Amino acid sequence: MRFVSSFKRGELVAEAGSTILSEGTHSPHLYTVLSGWAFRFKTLPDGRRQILNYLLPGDLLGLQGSIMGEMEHSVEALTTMVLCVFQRDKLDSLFEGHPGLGFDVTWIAAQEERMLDEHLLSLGRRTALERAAYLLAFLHSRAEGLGKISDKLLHIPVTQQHVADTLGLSIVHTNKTLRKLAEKGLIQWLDRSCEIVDAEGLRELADWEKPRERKRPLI
Amino acid sequence: MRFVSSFKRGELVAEAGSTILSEGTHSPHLYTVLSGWAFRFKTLPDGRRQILNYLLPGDLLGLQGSIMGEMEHSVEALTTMVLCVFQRDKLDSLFEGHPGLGFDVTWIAAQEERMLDEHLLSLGRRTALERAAYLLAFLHSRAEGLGKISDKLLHIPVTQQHVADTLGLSIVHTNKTLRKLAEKGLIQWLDRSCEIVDAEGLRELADWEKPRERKRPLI
DNA sequence: CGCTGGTTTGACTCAACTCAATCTCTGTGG
DNA sequence: CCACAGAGATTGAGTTGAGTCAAACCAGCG
Repeated sequence: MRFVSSFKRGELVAEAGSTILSEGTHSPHLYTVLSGWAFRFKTLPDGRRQILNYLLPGDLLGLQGSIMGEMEHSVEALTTMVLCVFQRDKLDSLFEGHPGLGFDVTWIAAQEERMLDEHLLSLGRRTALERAAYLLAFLHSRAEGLGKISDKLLHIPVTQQHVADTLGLSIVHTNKTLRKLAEKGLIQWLDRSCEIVDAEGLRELADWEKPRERKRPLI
Repeated sequence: MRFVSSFKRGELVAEAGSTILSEGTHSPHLYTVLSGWAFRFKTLPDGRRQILNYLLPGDLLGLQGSIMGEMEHSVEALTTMVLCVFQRDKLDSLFEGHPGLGFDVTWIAAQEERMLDEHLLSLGRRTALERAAYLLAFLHSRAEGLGKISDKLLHIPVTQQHVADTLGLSIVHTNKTLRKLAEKGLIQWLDRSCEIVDAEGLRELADWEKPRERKRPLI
């Protein structure tokens, strides 16, 4: 991890299930995920929830709040997490003093945009089964990119409610859809987590290609 | 518009309907929209298309390609457009030499991310009628932010096929949905364009709040 | 031992899709 | 000047994917 002397730094540990940032809030911080899983989401006034994306080690958290003042989404931890804390008001001085890091922040933002584009394609144009396959393949691919997998199977720490809120489906239908994936031998559902059995099979079903590995900047 | 001496510059005029960037392509350019409307989209191998977002004056186009090498989506013009052309390989030197501009690029990227978040919420959790209302209110709000509206009504230059591909619906159902909005007196459908009659009513129906106006950097 | 949160299942309903025609422009060639 | 072709918009009929409701199941835990 690079050292940025002009930043005040600290670490934050968040429990699974805890809310790290809330929509409508002005957080003075910007975070980098050091370990653990989380997700970003928005809710409609009547309570309908949509998960926007997942956060894994290396991801930035709270950039929007830093740039636009107010958070437009919330973030909740799926597992225990360790975060690296930055002062958000120092962001422009980072661009001044460390243009390379400024570029890296933009790189990460562009990366996030690419993921959101794929999620949109999925929500808009894939069937429920394809969507589920895509989501799990996507999460598998992200974890793989972090070297978290090695030879053993990946366990994704989500409930079916999380999957439903990501795919834009009801829990009941999500359950039936995941069951189909399990029957095809692609996944196995465990107690509040999903084991990826055949990532390649999921990708094929969703007609999705794993993105090429890119050098990820470490901030 | 700010002048950036270290960049080679030029202007590009694109016809309505022309493809400006293609998925899978390596474009040597990065653009800024000076005038006109366009949209970004992705397609599944079997042809299903999803529109990701719309581009209006002030938006960046091709940042992903600049940062990640290959375009992951395509861009097509809805009207005649004028674009300002930059050399993409100069991007990191921009961060070096003009940190303020580097920050602005990140600002624009964060803004785009915010819009995609809202689209995701819409696709995942809103009904067809709410989705259509949201989309039109959103486009109205964007045009309004550019001062394009004044006292007269806004005409959005899209076909029902575009709306369908944005909302993730079939054309037939999109047609029936737009008809309902017209019957409520919120819009009027014209020849390949939509006139916004009651933007506030659309926002209410979608339960969506217009984002606060933010100072937009001009690159 | 009885909660509670998460998962499963079945029955019924409804929103959205497909198929198939029709209609209306607009531009074009004879 | 008219006929025809093609793109976009409409409409109706029948089908189906996904939602709702409701009940049951299951494991961990105070």
